[in-house]
Amino acid sequence: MSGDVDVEIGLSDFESLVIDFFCDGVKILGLPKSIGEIYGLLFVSQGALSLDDLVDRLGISKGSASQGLKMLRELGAVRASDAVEGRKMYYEPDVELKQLVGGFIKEQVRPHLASGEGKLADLKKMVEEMPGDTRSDFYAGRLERLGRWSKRARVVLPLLQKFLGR
Amino acid sequence: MSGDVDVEIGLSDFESLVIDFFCDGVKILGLPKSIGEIYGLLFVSQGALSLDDLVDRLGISKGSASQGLKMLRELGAVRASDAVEGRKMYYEPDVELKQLVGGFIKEQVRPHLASGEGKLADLKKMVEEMPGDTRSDFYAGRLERLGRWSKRARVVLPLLQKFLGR
DNA sequence: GGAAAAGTTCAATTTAAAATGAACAATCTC
DNA sequence: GAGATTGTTCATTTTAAATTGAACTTTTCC
Repeated sequence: MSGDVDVEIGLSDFESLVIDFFCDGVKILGLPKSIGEIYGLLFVSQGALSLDDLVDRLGISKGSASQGLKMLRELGAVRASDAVEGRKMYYEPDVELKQLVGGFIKEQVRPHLASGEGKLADLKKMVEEMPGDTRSDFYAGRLERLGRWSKRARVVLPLLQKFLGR
Repeated sequence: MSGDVDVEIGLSDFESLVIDFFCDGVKILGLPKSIGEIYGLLFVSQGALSLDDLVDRLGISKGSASQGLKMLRELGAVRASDAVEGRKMYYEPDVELKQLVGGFIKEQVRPHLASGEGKLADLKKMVEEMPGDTRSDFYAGRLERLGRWSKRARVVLPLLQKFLGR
């Protein structure tokens, strides 16, 4: 189709700075820079963008854009807009902090927390199965402490979400 | 001096697993693995360890151990024990979650937050100086939102610390 | 049906971050 | 104060992670 709206190419100073802002942000969270670029451009754009828009304006590869969008959708930070031309999809950011934090916690934090709790259980078994080891009391104390940390995290995360939502 | 206490070499299965646990933990926080190894070994050791102990038992370089200890001290996660032999220092972990979280927030989170606020201020100036740009209203709205996020973070962090401390 | 367009996947490459280790500075010991 | 011991620094190397781009699948449109 040739009814294309004029697509700006390159980024204005303002857009670049906003994108920069988000690149810094995602770096703290341990996410790749491209995630920050994509979300940043969507955030600063009035209207949904297609994958090709992201590729053209950010100067990144189609692969990066596709993978980045995938992760952002999984995080719930980006959703497909209802504007669809044929097969072409358009994407827009979710700009509610509550959703963003919730998605991050659900996708990035909870899985690690869960695997940590699994390891903790293994460790507790190991200590129980230690013969009359002089260190086992010390070890048990340490593991108890780790258990408390983990519990604390499980309590704090929902509170955090609640606090950030409104 | 040859009054050395016998130093175990290598790591027991139990110790390795605890260290693993912490390596995972620091990875979420975006800190290098060696930080997790060092803190993990200190955490699982009954009694302070010297830099050379860390090098020998973890099999890491002196440089890594030195840098890692430095960062851990800055984070307030490790402190010098009062047991000092001559020039040799011994280190022990701070095992209070409150301290650990507080140190991380102070050293890793707040600086980023501060620089983010600086960038936000720049962006606001840019929008104000935009001529009769049609997008300036949209931009102003977006920046307002970012400002609210930043404010929310400034409120939540102290609460988080309070909640984790007891 | 077939050419064009859109999107995904993944092996290969690039890039950024962390670890190394050798040189150095500081401190202790005799 | 000479030699040994402890710890730091930083240029180089290594390692892990992110990005690329080409091959491929799916869908659309005539």
